[in-house]
Amino acid sequence: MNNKFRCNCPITSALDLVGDKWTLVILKQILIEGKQSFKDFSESDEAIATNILASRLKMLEEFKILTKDKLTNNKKVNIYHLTEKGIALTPVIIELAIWSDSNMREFHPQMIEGEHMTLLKNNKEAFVLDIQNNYRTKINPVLNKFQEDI
Amino acid sequence: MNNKFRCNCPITSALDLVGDKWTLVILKQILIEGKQSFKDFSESDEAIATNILASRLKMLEEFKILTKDKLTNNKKVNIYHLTEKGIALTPVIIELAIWSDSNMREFHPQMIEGEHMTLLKNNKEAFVLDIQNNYRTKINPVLNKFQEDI
DNA sequence: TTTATTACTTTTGTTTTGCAAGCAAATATA
DNA sequence: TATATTTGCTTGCAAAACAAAAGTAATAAA
Repeated sequence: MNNKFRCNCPITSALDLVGDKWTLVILKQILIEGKQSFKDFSESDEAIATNILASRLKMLEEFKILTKDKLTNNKKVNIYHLTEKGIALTPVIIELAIWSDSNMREFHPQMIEGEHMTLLKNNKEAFVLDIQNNYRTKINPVLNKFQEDI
Repeated sequence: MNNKFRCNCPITSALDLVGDKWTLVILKQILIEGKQSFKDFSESDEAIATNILASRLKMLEEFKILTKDKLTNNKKVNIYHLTEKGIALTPVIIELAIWSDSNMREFHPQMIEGEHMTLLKNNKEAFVLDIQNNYRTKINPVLNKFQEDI
């Protein structure tokens, strides 16, 4: 955690934390795909290796971007939740999606066509707030709901 | 350039290109700090190694995010310019700046205080357009202006 | 015409990543 | 209750990426 920062530029400093192939992918999985547990992440399309996953989750916890919680009636599964710091990265993730959709199809034709993309591009701000509120209202009940289900 | 993409998710695919410590730093230097030549980049605060710089510039050229130009009366200096694909990454870069400014000061107190930050946060869209138009109007004259200067 | 600058490439470590396997604790199943 | 499976990791090792330094070739400046 020490000496993590190259210089005093905010942009560069953000990249000192999330500037790698995996960190924002994990956050996307939590925020958009509803993944929560170590197993969820390790079974993703992107197929992250478990050692890298473990090290990223640890780093994200240290920087308070997410928390590791346990359910009261399950001592096995760890549930990873975004903090507000983590939720605040939503605009970055959405802008990456928009950029890809408009600029990379040329090099990656199989990339999925988001039906919501046009809508998204015309209502960025609203879309971001929607995802964020959705996530927030989802994670509080989750602890209770999960407990009922099991 | 082949097999660069892990899966068909636009977010993950964007990170396959720009998901590393250096790529977005270089684009920031071009877009915001007015850097243009190999030397400009290599002399930055971030102190990128020249071999990595060369490989990133090559990759960015291959994916048409920037172009490498020469001035008519200088065969030595290469000028790197963003294409529209590159300029379209401005929102990503700005969102990273905003996120850092609001969420990382706790871990990196020396990070510079942008005077424009409050303004920026209240006028994201306008700020982004401003940076982009500024850059566009700047690079066309640059080829002529540079030539006059030398 | 000598010296300096620019844009790299090459070389030599070091660090990070990726893959496979292993392992312990908790839980589910027979 | 005994055994199998699941979950969340860790470990070991090879491969790739990165970093620091030095070297090179072309051009430009003095």
